[in-house]
Amino acid sequence: MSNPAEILIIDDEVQMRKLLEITLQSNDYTVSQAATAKEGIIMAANHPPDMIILDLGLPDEDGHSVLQKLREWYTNPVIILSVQSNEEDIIKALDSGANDYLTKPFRTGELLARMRSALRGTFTEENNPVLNFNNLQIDLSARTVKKNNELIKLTATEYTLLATFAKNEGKVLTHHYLLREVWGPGFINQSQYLRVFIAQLRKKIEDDPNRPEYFVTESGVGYRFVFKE
Amino acid sequence: MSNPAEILIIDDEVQMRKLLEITLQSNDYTVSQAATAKEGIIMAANHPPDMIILDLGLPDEDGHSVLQKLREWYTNPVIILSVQSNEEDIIKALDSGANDYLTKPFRTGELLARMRSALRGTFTEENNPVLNFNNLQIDLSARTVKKNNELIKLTATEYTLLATFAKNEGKVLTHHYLLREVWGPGFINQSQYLRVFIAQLRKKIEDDPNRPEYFVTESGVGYRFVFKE
DNA sequence: ACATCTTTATAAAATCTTTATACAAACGTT
DNA sequence: AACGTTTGTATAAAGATTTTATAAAGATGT
Repeated sequence: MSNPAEILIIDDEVQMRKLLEITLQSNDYTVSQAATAKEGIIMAANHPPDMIILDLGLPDEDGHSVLQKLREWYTNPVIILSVQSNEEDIIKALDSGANDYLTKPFRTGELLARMRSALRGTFTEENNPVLNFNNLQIDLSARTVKKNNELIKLTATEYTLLATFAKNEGKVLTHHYLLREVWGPGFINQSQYLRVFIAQLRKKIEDDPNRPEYFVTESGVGYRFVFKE
Repeated sequence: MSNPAEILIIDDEVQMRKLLEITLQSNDYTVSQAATAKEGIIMAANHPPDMIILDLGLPDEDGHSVLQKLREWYTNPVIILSVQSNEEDIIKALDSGANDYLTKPFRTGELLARMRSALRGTFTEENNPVLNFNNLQIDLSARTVKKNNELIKLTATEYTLLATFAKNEGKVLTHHYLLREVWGPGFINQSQYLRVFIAQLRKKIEDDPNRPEYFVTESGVGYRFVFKE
């Protein structure tokens, strides 16, 4: 799985920006760049990235002040790069809300590892996957299902079955496959289970359970989960 | 305001443990100590601390292996201390789930700042001191709970359980997860504990304990903490 | 030693899964 | 088209599991 995280680099040195750009892009990050504090703050505000890498030594404004301004509203990780290695600067930056602090020159492998560590905690798409099907929302991390923003109460088995469908939207899932995924390999002949639970899901989720639109029967084969545009 | 965070130090050197103990205690942390990997893992499991400071060079077991074992269940921050400053070790530790990595000798001020930074993310501390759910207020730094502005007396376990719920509002928390977070990984099969303590929390917090609105049962799975707007 | 809290135990209630039955629709064969 | 066979739907009772309520026993801390 690729890493779609967007990183904003705020650094005045061209070579440093170029180095970071190449390093990050080759690790599947999407990179945007700013050369001044002013530009960086505007870019962050216009399109908040998943992480900011901030050079403390900018020409137009003190780095600590930039960090403080960002932290008034920006909640994703900020990693500081600085030529300063004195303790005072480090403490000040970390206490102003920086997630990490690396001194230049740094090792790119370490930077990448520290980035992964900082991103790990945040709620990027892969950490908090919500599946959306027009008026149906399935939050896999909260294990909840909403229809028209109303919570739908599903039993454990119903939820597992629905999640299996949602992860394979559009595909025909055979009886055998569904029984194996939801109940386990010893149940592949209990197609009656499937009928009962499909009926229950339809009752809870379909607008008109007698005219199913989400759970389509593929006669003799299995079922398919679809959603019209 | 004091800082009630509990820190577990795992380090074999007596002087280092002593130094950390004094430094942390004078910054209002509660400190517990282990001299070996084995002891440290047991202590963490019996009473999960808010943060673990782990020396990578333990006598009885490789530090990376200790980290990996901890990370199988331990979700709070782990900061690594090590004499090794080679990139390979740093990357390996960070990718195994460490939140930060400092090389010995380190500056205590920087360590403290990095600890604050790491604890900041796990909003158990002063930054998010009060969680509000309509008429329910949970003050994480004071460890107090108010309902309609009246203090509710909770035992240590009840409080930890409620705090775990409050930090994950809306999410279904499985029996295993709750037992691990509140009691420790050795208790994941004691679902009876959970039932008893859920009942106690309901008695103390719900308007009508027989018709729970905050603590919703997800039968066969776990519980969910909700509050309607 | 006392009060408080946690753990263990038990019966009753609630919920969920499985099984059973009746009927409808689809399919292939003649 | 008529027939029998397979596959699917609807419904609900039986069975199993999970959860609640309650309280006694055990542990802990002051």
